[in-house]
Amino acid sequence: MLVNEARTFRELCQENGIAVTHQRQVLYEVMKTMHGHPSPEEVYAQVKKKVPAISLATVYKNIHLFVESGVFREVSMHHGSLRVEMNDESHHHMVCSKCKAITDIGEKELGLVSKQDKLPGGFLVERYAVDVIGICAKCQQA
Amino acid sequence: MLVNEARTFRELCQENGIAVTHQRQVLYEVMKTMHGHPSPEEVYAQVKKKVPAISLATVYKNIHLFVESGVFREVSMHHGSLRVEMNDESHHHMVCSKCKAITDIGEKELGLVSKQDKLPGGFLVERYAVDVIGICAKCQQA
DNA sequence: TTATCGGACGATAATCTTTATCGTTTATAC
DNA sequence: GTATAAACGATAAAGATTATCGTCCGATAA
Ligand SMILES: [Mn+2]
Ligand SMILES: [Mn+2]
Ligand SMILES: [Zn+2]
Ligand SMILES: [Zn+2]
Repeated sequence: MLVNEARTFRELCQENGIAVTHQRQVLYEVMKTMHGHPSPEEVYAQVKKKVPAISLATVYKNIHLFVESGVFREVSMHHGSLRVEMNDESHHHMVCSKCKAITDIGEKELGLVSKQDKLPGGFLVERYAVDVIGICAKCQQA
Repeated sequence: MLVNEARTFRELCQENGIAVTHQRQVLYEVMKTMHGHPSPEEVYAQVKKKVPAISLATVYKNIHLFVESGVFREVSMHHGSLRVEMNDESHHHMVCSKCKAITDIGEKELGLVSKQDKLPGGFLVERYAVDVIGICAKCQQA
C-alpha cells in the first residue's frame, strides 16, 4: 500500500513537526528495506540510487532526526571517541540517552543473572557488557 | 613501593614482548591514577605534565598496546562510526573482540532476567542493551 | 492559486579523531 | 660498546561528522 505508507510517513513527520520532503521520504523508505547495522555512508550509497543528487550531509541530518524521533535507533550509545575503562571492579554502565553521561554500576547492584557461555554460531563468550539506557537524574529535572 | 612497581611494569612489558621506555612507563603510571572513562586526549593532557615532549601519537599507540595486552580495557567495543539498528525485534548483540563483528541475538535466546527499573542515583531505565563480548566462530579458527 | 517565509537542501569548508609516514633516538641483545 | 629493531616525535593524511551558507522548496494562509 504505497498510499498508506505515504500517509504514515506524512503523519510521522507531522507528529515531529518536520516537513515532508522528497529526500526525507526516500531516505526513510530505503532505510526500511535495509538490514543489519548500516553506517551513514552505506545508507547514502543506497539512497543515491534513487536520488542521485542527494548530499551526504542531508543523510546525516535526517538520520539524526529519525533517531531523535525514535523512528530508528543507533546501535550503540557511545560510538564517539575511544574511552579507557579505569574501574577494575566487575561492573556495567548506565548511559543517559539525553546527555550521554556514563556512570558505573556494580555487577551485583544491577543484579542480572544467567551467563551462558554457549551461544548460537559457536560464539565463545568472554564477558557480558550491559548498558542500561535511560535518563539520568539531571536530565529528568530539565 | 616504587621499585616493586617498576619491576611489575618491566615484567608486564617482557610478557608482551615490548620495550620498557620512559614514555611507556610514565603513561602507564599516570593512567593507573586516573578514574572514570578518560579519552586519549585527556590521558595525553595528564601525561604531558610529566613528559612535556610526549606526542599524542605515542599516547594512542601505547593505549592500543595496553588494550591488546589486557592491561586496560576500552569502555565500548563499538566506538567507531554511527550505526543504525534495523532489527525491530527485542534483541542484544554479540561482539567479536578480534574482528569487531556485530551479530544480533534474540532477547529470549540470550535468556537474561530481572530488569529493575529503579537504579541508584534516580536513573530512569528505558531499556537494557547487552553486548556479549567474545570470539566469533571465524576468529576462533584463525 | 499564489505569495510568503522558514525550513531543508547541496556543496563544501571546517572540525575532530585516529592513523600513517618518516627521520631520529633509544632499548635490548650480543 | 656495537648492531639492530623497536619506539619516539613531528606532522601529514585519512576518516567521520558537523558547520556554513546561498539556493530551493514545502507549509500556510490570503
Ligand atoms: Mn566503567
Ligand atoms: Mn542489532
Ligand atoms: Zn543525562
Ligand atoms: Zn571475529
